[in-house]
Amino acid sequence: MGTVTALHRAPPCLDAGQHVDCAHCRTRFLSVCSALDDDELHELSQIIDPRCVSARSTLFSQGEEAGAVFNVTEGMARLYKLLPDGRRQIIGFALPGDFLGLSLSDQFSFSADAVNDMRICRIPRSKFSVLLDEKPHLMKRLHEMAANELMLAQDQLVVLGRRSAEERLAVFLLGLRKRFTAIHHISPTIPLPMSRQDIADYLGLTIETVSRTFSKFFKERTLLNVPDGVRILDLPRLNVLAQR
Amino acid sequence: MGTVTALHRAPPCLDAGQHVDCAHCRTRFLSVCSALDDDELHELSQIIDPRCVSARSTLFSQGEEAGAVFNVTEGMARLYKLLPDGRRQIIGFALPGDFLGLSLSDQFSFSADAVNDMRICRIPRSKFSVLLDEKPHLMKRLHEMAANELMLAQDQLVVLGRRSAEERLAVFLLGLRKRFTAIHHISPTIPLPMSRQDIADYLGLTIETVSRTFSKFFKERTLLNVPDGVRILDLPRLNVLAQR
DNA sequence: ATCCAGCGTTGATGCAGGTCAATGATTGCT
DNA sequence: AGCAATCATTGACCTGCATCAACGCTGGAT
Repeated sequence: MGTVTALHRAPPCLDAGQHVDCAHCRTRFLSVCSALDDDELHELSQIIDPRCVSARSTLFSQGEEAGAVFNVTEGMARLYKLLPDGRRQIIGFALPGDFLGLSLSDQFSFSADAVNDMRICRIPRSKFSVLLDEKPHLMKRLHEMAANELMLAQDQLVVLGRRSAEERLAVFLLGLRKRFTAIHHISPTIPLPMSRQDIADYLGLTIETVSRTFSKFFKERTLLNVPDGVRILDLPRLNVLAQR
Repeated sequence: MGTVTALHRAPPCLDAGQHVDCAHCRTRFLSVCSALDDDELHELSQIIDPRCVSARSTLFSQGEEAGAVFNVTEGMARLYKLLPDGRRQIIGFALPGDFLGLSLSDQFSFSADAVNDMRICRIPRSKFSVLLDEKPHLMKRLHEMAANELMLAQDQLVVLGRRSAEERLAVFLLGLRKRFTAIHHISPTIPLPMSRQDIADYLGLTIETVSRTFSKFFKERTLLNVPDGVRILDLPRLNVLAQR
């Protein structure tokens, strides 16, 4: 029931990952981060930590000193909270272009690790704060992003509080599709790099219920099982299930 | 199961409420809003709509044009989202000092109405935006508040996704207690102005389960049933249930 | 004083999703 | 190729909470 076997104790923050050439990371950051305009991107890219990071494991843990802000440039991260008894709730997945740790509190309020091979830009908090104080428009942008995240979290409250397993999975798949098509071109196939356990912990279900619900969708030809993801066969059906 | 009988169609925003003398409202705003410092409060109080509002019903509805920002000065508001079939999820309760509609998007992403007799300050969005652009420190404060709300919402995701009915109620009561003691002095009695249905819709449960769980707490002497609220008899017990 | 509508409580029963367990499928290791 | 480890699927069974229903309490209307 949402327990996590290993990983509770994590190696110290970013030193867990391999540091790689930053030029690539900076370029990716510029091309991937659609939330900001060119000027804002340029300002930010000036203060990116040259030790960009290619990580396979833990990015940071809940309660840890928040020494930096991150931007995902490749791959996917899962953001989650753990209860003392091991129950896990995934509060979101971060895709290329997404910022992590924007809350400006001095400790991370959740943990983050890599779902697959990923790269992230690291922006030292000290420099970030200074830049924010100098550039009010960046502050405003930051607030817009936080407000957007808040809206997503509140939508997810409805999902976890009031929706059935079938509905939860439909909402999840359509939400993921929307985010992927914002990055890549439109496609009927949704990549699912995360495990069934991750999906279960995101949707407040068990791995068995997620698996059974997928099977149901496959059987009734709503979805098609393809390697590393699913293909949508009956979009209207998903939309009905997820309707708001 | 989280259905709401009436209230789906609401009278136009604030005109539903009775407009009252603003001097009182402004005074209350100044004394009640602990999130801001004196300078910030003064700046804001200059642009408060003189038509402050005493409301018993709907403040605003999801999807409505967001023409104003609000600050609760008295009473309590419930903030909620509805699914098309009537299922309701309450995403929060607003207490004196709390702002509503800070997201700066042009439409409200949730609905709000009064739990009991309440008063709110109304700050026109146009003036608010201008003030924000002039005063970066206010913008920063705003972002801090949004980030705090985001943290609360993410905590609530864990509650809805991974906790039992008993645990949910314990977390709810302790959270409410914490917020009340931040306003009033400390007290073992927690006022509960909202209905059992409201609590159920906040915790993703049914009214019957909430009632049964209260009864269990009363029977085992964890809580004492008092008029308009509950008294905590066994705080350690609640803390164990709510432990994070 | 009576009515009654709304709210809360409690009991009986049902079921969606959790738990437990067995079996494939996939991948990396030697 | 053979093996172990991890992940996904499926079946059998169980349970926590939902559903359905009855009833008591309270406060406002007449």
